[in-house]
Amino acid sequence: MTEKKELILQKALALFSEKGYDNTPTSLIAKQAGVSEGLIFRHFENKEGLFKAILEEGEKILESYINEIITETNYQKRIFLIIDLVPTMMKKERDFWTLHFTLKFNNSLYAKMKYQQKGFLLLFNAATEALEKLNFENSIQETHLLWTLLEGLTSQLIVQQDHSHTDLLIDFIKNKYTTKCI
Amino acid sequence: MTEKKELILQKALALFSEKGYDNTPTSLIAKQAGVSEGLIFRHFENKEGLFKAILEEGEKILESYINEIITETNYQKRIFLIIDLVPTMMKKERDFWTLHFTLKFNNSLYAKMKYQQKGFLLLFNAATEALEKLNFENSIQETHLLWTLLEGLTSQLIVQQDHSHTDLLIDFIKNKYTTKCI
DNA sequence: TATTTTTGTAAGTAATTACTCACTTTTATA
DNA sequence: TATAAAAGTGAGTAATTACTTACAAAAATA
Repeated sequence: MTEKKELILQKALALFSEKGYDNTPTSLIAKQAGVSEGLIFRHFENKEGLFKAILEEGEKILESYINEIITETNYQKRIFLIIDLVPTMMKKERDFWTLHFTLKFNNSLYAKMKYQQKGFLLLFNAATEALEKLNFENSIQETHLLWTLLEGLTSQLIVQQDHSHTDLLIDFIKNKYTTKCI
Repeated sequence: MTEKKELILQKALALFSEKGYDNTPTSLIAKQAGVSEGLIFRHFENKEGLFKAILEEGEKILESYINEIITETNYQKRIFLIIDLVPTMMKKERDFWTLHFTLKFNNSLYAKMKYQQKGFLLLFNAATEALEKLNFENSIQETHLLWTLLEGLTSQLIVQQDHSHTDLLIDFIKNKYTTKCI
């Protein structure tokens, strides 16, 4: 991977997550990366190819997070890791996580790339197992609830710049999953 | 309001919610509405004007829902009405609600229109009041939690076409807010 | 009825877009 | 060192876009 190729990927990720895929011209990506526009197409064939390359990089990072979670055998800790996944990703991989989330609402783009949700299925099952072992009744339904909560949390963290309110909320949620009263 | 103007609004709303604002050319709106493209600009001045007109219509409907909720004096019923707001809007005003939600992630568009959140503030306070009266500890934090849940629910309902799983989840949530164990 | 206003159209236009191509420079390899 | 391959450029191009304008039909009003 050359330096310029890396720069294209970086700037494209930032722009796609900030302005959206459709609203980001390749000319702007090239400008911000300090390269000629043609180089984008030399390296990634077309705009969609650049987009896919970005997602593939992000998915690797996401997979490592997921692996860490599902191999955690202390079920209480595992649930906490799952709850922390969203704020952690939003702190360390904000652009990718934002892109990953908003992508869901872009039908044409989402359909094109058969986005692999294998990792999330593993995570879901790991959560269900943990909640069951922690003696939660109706663990599947509880996992759905937790998922919904984390999806809402992601949405809020994308829009808000100030995380202080959501940090409080995360502690509040964790506390509920400790007292087994969610 | 002429028949053709109404048609433009209808088709534009459907297209904006399905494909997104940026991904919907005015030429396509005109084609689907069966009018000349110029008519859009005669009636709404520009594309953004059309967009604003659509949102204003939707907000009126939303306001009536909110009014119904905040005037409900039975606090248990009020909470149920709030929980039902999302699935109700997704059934009856799907396109508007989808647009309203996904709009949050389009910075440039969202900033342009200083979207009035006065209604939602009223709703939030009404929810806090209800939870407090229903003897929930830390009612503000609980309202934040409920908000996050409803935001996640919206996100899921937009993506999923099948509502059966979320219908179950809504009952599950209602039950939790009945037994006071959320 | 005569006239003004509103509604509507069709054919433009300038700007932007993703992408190409002919070419040069750099790097790797024989 | 000679040669091939890869990296990089910059000026194009065809298509699409939001929007304009000159004009016609319909509706409202005097």
